[in-house]
Amino acid sequence: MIVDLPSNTVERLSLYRRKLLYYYPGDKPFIHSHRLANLLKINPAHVRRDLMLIGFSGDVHKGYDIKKLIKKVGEAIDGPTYQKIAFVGIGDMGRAVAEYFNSDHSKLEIAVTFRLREEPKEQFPEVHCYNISKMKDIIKQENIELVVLAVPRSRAQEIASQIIDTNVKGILNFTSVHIEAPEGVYVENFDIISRLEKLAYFTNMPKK
Amino acid sequence: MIVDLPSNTVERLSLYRRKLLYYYPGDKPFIHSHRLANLLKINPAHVRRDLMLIGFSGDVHKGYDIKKLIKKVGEAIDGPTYQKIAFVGIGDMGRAVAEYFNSDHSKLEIAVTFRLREEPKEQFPEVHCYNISKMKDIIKQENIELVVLAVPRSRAQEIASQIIDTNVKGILNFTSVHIEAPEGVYVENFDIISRLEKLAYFTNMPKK
DNA sequence: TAGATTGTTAATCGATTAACAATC
DNA sequence: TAGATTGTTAATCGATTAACAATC
Repeated sequence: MIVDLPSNTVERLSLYRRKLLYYYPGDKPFIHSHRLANLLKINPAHVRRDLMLIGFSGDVHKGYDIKKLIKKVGEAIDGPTYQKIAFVGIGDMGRAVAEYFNSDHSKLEIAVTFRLREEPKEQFPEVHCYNISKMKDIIKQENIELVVLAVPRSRAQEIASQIIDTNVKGILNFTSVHIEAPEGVYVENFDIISRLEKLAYFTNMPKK
Repeated sequence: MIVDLPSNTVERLSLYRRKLLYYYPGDKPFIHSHRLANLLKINPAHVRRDLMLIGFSGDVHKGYDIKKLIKKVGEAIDGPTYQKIAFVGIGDMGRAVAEYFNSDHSKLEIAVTFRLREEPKEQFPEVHCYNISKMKDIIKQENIELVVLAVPRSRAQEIASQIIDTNVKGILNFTSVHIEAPEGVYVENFDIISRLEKLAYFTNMPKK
């Protein structure tokens, strides 16, 4: 791992790797900065700068060796050991947000949901599903370190406390409840309500 | 609506309003900038600056009038008419991400999911649920303008095209597929995979 | 070689925060 | 009044992008 990379660089490195994994299955073995930048709709200088920060060099003519780059990104941002992730209540995210929007506070309204499958009881392949009452025990048993939390706000506080009370190290928080976490637990917040309000704001802007 | 507010300011205004709606139900009618800043874990100057941008004034002694502030935020960021939102495939978000992580590309593994209800067939109160095959027609019929898209990447492209082919004005994109949108359709991307990788990176950093 | 790309520094841009006069 | 807060400008900070020498 390379310490002290800027937060946005880490995020982009993850994107570079994924693009390359998906878009180059045995294809050309090299890629230029402008091509990679183009795939991500960012500036080529950005790509070069990010790769410089992780000490990865390309060939002036051929560009960057894709396989080596994928490997190098892993060495830069992946941790030394496997980490398990739990998803808590993602299915309830829409419901949680609906609680807010379908009130008279907002000019937005969640009117419809669509679902890909008829039988939502079907589970993920290779992923177990448990009732939330077993969450705390299983997080501990299974040594889960990262949690994606998306539950209605009425239950968020209580469930977050239970999570904090395990050995979890990071929480991606989709609820709009503030999570008070002890030293050593990283919380990243994504507030879907404010994002939707922001999105709506820009759809309402007069065309430039 | 106030035109040309910075994107981050719009997002924060949305957060101010929600905090005040939830935390001040008939309580004190005024709030100081440092108190509001504290609720959101931001800098008081930020609050004052944002409110200055929407032309909202407080009282030097009492602070800001909460009811008036909530109203003013609405005038600044809410659009002139109601806009409907559709959620597409949120229930499948975990599955979509699992596809990626539970492979050998990553050192992360989605090991467990938890679910709040036994009977996930239960629908949102007041929100209809349809099969995705009816999506395009219903988006048009119901005049839905905003879509939250969270489907497995294998279907993302095809479904996104269908959405673009309606009168939708904004998409909050949880898939990691790039959506090519025509002029006038705002796409905001949230890549959960790169966020999780970033989160993991920081959990693996040596303690400062 | 000529032309194109990398690696890296410096400039630019935008967002956050510090500072403080004005106010009551 | 004295002390605290607002409103606003200027300084700071960090991230993005432009520029270009070095390279092959």
